[in-house]
Amino acid sequence: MVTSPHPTSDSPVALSEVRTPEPLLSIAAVEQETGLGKDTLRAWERRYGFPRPLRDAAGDRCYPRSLVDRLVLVRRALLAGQRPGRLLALPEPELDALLAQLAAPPPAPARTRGVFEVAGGVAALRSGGAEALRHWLTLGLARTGLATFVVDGVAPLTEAVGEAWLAGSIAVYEEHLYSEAVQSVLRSALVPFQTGLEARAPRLLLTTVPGEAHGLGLLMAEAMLTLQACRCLSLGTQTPLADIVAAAAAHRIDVVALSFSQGLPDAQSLAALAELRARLPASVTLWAGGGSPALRGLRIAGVRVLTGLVEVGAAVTEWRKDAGEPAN
Amino acid sequence: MVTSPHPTSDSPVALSEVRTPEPLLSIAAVEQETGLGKDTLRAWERRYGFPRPLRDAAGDRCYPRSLVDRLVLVRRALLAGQRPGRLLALPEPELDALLAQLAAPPPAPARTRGVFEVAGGVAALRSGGAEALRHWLTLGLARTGLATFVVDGVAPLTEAVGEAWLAGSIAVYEEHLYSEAVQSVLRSALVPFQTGLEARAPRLLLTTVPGEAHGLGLLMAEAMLTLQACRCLSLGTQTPLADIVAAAAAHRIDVVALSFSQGLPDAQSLAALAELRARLPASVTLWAGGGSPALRGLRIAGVRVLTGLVEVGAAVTEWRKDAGEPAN
DNA sequence: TGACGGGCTTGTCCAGGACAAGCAATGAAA
DNA sequence: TTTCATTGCTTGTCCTGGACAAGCCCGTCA
Repeated sequence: MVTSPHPTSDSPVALSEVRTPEPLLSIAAVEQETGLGKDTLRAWERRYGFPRPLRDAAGDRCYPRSLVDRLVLVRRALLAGQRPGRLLALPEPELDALLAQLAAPPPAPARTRGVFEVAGGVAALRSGGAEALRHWLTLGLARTGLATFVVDGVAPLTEAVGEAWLAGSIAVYEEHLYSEAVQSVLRSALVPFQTGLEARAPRLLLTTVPGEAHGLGLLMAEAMLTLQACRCLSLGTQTPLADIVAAAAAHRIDVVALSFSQGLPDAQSLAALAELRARLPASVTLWAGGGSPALRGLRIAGVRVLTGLVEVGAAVTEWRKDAGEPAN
Repeated sequence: MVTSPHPTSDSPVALSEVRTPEPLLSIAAVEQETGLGKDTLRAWERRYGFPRPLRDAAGDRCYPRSLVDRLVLVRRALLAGQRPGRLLALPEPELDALLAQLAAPPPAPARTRGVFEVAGGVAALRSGGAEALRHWLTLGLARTGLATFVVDGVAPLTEAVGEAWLAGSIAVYEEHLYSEAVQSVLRSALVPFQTGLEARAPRLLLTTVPGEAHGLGLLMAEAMLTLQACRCLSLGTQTPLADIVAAAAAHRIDVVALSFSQGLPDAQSLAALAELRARLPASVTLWAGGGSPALRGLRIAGVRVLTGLVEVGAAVTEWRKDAGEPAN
């Protein structure tokens, strides 16, 4: 708490220097902002000499903002397939050059799905912001109906937005904006259906496991399921496994549906899925969907993998058929 | 990958033993499910001998499910004001007795705010689940209008739900359910206002800092602001600071509004607030609201603390007055 | 061409130590 | 007796340096 020597008040120091003494972040803050674990950050520093943060009086690491910004780019490069050894061993100037190149937005490939021009959605997001995007979404919904809107509009657009972020042509905040807009439109569209379901409609519980923060897939699934006259109980993202089990019991759930995005480490997805399967009674069906590579070709007894949103319809039909006979 | 000796297929082993070999969680999984950091878990084990997990072949900690469940209760006891030294030094039987007592739901205190009987909302959540709660909310909204609904209905109910969770009378999944129901109702209520705003309406950006996962406060604020004819850009929760700054610049934001819940450590809230203030141009106003104790009596130049949702109206009025004269 | 195996890469875990901020309990002053 | 300051303990988080297993790369062999 020792104050550093105070500049005399009459010295002509630039205001910006006085007011922003280059904010320094602790390693915990860097972990939160970059998504890179503390252990990983320390291991990189030990092995590659990058990142090399400052140290405070207590010897703790202090990351300048500029370094954190570069780390964000490094993380994106890794997610895009680069390997740490190649990237981080580079001398800093070359690394910076590579990252700068990465930050330059290459044009996104055009893509069309049915009547939807996905590029139009991305363009609306980038130029007009939230309102233009909401308008684009609302129009699409009105034009094609909910099911087609979700399958051919929202789903590919979500994928395109994710790719655009990876490619650097979209800022993180624009992805947040996108998520909010989709939630606004989809949730409103679902309200009319959320009442007056018949008593023997299948009861589904939708959520994601701890660590999986992406919830749009869940919302899309909820839309498809609601159209199939299912009773959906959505818990949002990151429900602890114990609570998924508790909720399934308390609400006499028939099917627990989980969403796994690409970001989640495969081992984590599989462990969670296996444990849930073990802890849920056999009478509860388990569905897993989403873009996670861990699901591709997965065969766990009692877990059904949904390879796409369109498969939801078939799955519900099958479940109804199966449940028709052995139901007590 | 060495397989353990396989039991002969004819041995009469109980099915439950074969199918559920007591799932074991890694320390990382425990961190995610309990919210207790890896370092904290190891320090407790070293100092108090609790929790004492198993070890796998590699010497890594393996937490049985039962232990994780107890850790969740411990965490709740800590949040309720208990001190680790007292709690964890106890021999296990006593600890379990104390935790069991904690898990017993004491009756929640009744509370009324205006025409709202908050207890009714909690009761709807506990007995009827999502549908009953949604019904309760929809009725309230229709009866009193959006502003009163938010201030006297949703806000105190959210607080009550949080307290009920702390007291153990509500499960985590019920809190998730509550959050979903409120989002559904509030987001739908906002849709009609999200278009056709005049050009000189103040532009606000709403979000939370990394680490702050609670978004209901944000949604309530958005409702109040929308009623004040403000143009709200909500980014959802946990936007990296760099992206808040970028979004503010890109959308010519007038006011950045942040929500801080009770859970967030004070130091983290203050650091984030200070850094944001330093990085945003002076022309952008910064508002901070929410239940965090860190905000009580806080005085940072250029940061306005909103002590409650009702203060939003006054803040907007003042901002309009201030902006009227020096605006260019 | 395609399958296999050795070796390197890399994220995550471990132990044990250190420290600073916060809380509690003591003692001094009003 | 009450109030305030000081001291000492508590406790979360950070440190270093080492270890290891899963996964990827690449060369070899069929």
